Amino acid sequence: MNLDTKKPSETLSRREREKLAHRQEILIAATRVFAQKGFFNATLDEIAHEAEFSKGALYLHFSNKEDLLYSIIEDKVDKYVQIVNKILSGKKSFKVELTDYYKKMAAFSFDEKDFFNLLMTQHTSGFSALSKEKAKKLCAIHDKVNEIVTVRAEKAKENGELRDFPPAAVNGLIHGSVKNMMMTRWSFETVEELHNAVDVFINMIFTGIAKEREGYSDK
Amino acid sequence: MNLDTKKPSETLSRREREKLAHRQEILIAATRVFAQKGFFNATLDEIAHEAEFSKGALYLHFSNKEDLLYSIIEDKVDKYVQIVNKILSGKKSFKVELTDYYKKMAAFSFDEKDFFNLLMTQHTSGFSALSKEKAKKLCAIHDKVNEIVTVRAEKAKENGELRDFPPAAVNGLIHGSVKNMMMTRWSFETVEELHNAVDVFINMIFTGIAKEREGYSDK
Amino acid sequence: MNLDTKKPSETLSRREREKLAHRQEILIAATRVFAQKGFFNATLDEIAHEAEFSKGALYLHFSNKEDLLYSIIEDKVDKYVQIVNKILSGKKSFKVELTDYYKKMAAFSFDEKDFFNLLMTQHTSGFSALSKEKAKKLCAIHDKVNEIVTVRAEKAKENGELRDFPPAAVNGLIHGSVKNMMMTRWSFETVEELHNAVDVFINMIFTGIAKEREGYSDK
Amino acid sequence: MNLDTKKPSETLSRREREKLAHRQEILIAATRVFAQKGFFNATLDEIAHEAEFSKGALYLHFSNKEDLLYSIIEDKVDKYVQIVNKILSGKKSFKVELTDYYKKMAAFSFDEKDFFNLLMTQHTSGFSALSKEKAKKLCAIHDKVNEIVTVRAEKAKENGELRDFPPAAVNGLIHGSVKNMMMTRWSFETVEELHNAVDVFINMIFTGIAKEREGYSDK
DNA sequence: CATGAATGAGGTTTCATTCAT
DNA sequence: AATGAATGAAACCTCATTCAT
Repeated sequence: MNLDTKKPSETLSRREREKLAHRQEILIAATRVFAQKGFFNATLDEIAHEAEFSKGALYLHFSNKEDLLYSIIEDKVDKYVQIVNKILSGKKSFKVELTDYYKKMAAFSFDEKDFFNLLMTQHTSGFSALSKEKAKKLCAIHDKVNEIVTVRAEKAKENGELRDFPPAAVNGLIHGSVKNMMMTRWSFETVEELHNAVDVFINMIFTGIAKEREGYSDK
Repeated sequence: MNLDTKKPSETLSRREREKLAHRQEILIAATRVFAQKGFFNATLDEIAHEAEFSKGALYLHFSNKEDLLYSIIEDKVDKYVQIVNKILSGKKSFKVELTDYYKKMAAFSFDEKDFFNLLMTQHTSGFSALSKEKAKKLCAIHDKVNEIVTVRAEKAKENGELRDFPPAAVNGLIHGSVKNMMMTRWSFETVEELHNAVDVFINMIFTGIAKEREGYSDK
Repeated sequence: MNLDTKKPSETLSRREREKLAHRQEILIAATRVFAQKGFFNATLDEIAHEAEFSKGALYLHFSNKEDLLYSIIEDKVDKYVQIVNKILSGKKSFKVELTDYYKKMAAFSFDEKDFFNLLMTQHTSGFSALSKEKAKKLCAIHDKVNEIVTVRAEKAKENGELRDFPPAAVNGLIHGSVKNMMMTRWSFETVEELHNAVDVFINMIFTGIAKEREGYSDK
Repeated sequence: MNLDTKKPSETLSRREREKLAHRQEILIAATRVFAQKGFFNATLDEIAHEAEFSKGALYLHFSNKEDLLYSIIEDKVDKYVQIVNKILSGKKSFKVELTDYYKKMAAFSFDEKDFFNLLMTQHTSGFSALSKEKAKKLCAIHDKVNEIVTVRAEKAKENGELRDFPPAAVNGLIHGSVKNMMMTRWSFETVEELHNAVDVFINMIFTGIAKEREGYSDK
């Protein structure tokens, strides 16, 4: 019987484990500084100080300032695509899944403010801090979320849950409002308040804001 | 009888008229460069070259790089607040006025791509390129639009045009989708296509995306 | 009989007279600005504004910034050399003439503060604002005053008015104290107070500061 | 028993010692360049080149050009105030101490020509290169010397060593001549010649330049 | 692995001087 | 003669990146 049952990820030496930990500390510090000052106003001096490492140490983990920003975003965005994918799996009704999606994003926007501020500003500016190649990669990940939502909406339409609206419009409605929610948190102070608001919001977009459902035509 | 009936604004000397024209040329060039490269990646060398003036000439009109950005945005945003104000005057139904609003913004996003890319990226990053004082001023102008929309929506609710939803949510819906529309143009190539899509979109948010208006309760 | 009895200096046309007047206005303005800010911190914009002319106009009278400074100093220093020369003519006793010299300088330091501040600062820094050639010229004028004083002191020694001290020392005593007086005005508020102090001062350097004239030896 | 008896000042690491040494090298280079060209004509390029460092290295030790000038002067002037204070301690006669003072300043003006040229030119122009706050600080140090001399002279008067002359006048005599001596070195080539001249000079101001001590009145 | 002094390219800003009007 | 917009050289300063220790 093999006593060495450790998986590769468990066979990290102390050295390697420490190195990974340091990398994480730097990423967290950099996220905070980037979020507060913006990529261009942030200096490596400040990030190093915040991370309690020397400036030189940053270069042991990241090849340059750009790579630091890229690493911050890539690491997390990947995870979140998976989360979204799981939530919008099609096992429940579209309305329920969409509600879950909004709520997850709401929680996220409270839990990781720094990261989200950073992600939003960088995405809006087209990742102008990054080389074209890296910017494209990140945009691709971002687009993935749009695709997941769109595909799920198509399916809901086929299931008879949704009326027949152009996908760009539906996606624009959802995407725009999620982004808006995450950035402003609709002026709420706590995630619970925001959660409650989500239920109302979902109701709103599903049933419409108009008093009378005039002009409704089920083509 | 005084023959000199010219108003002051008409008595600009050729010198003054030229100076104003040159100021405009610089603003246009700067808008283009800022939009393409972002504020921090743009250099005054490039702006000067684009404007076909020397670098020093920029300082005859603007006190520094920051002032250049601020001037670009302030000039136009002011005008647009007035336009929005006029459109959402309350003389027509909310639905009609909101449609006009979306269409005007759609047209705007096509006519002045450079400016809007710039405005959006800068606003998302909280105008981090500007001093706190100036950033606040611009945010205040921006908030004005939100206020106008919110107030108009309240009125519509009182008129019985809208159901009773929280203002933050309604505003989030409208604001988020307008912003999304202006930035992505919903993947349309021409303003006409976008115009047509707006009608569908308005219908969507007024009557809801759900097939059945289940869960509808007229509190 | 020749009716045109005007001397050359009187035959200036209105044009020429005006030009000279303008030149003087510029010189006065420049003196004030240079004195307040120093040569390097002063800008031609500021001088032009102070003189109520355009920047370009400065170049109608002076070939460049340096020439402006040079003209200011040369014009006046020349006159003052002549005044010193006249005062220390040797017609009266050395003590009386030296007293007159100090008093004239005292009056000067009150009447033309701007100019003297400028002259002193520029001279101390070796006219570092000027080209070597011009700096030499001005230093030569300046040295002229030292020479006049030294020569006059020699004569006084021969006349039996002064004891036998090295000329460099005597000149150092006089020159140093005159300069000090002109720059600090010995903390007096009015020229009259300073005049009175001069009498005491002259008495001091002629009879010595020591209580007992010990160590006196009339070599 | 603690073997580590080193005082903190002795425990500088090699890094720290080198940093201080480099700071000194830069100060020396800057002093030379400033003295030769004047503050405004000197460029950081030139100072960096003279110091054999890069331009950026200057900013590791000094926050800007102004700080460089300020540091040069502050460092030394402080020391010299202490030296003057010690020399004019009142333990010997005023005449002997004043002679020592002049000789020390004479030696100083030969040993540190660069620094003194710099100090004199900058002081005369009211440290116009510095911010008001820093200029005031330096002037305060400078005034301290005047105060020390004046106080010592008062004491000498009370001791019966000096006759009764206004302090401003006595100080003007001493201060003016010391400054003049330090700047011109009375045209001497070596410090020894200047030393000898000081004895004569002291004799001159103590016993007066007049052949006859007429007008002497021991009030 | 960790440090932080040193580098130097590149940016913003200033201002004496010119010149078309 | 007078203007002031335009120029462009040159200055100061920043900071990502390197490298000897």
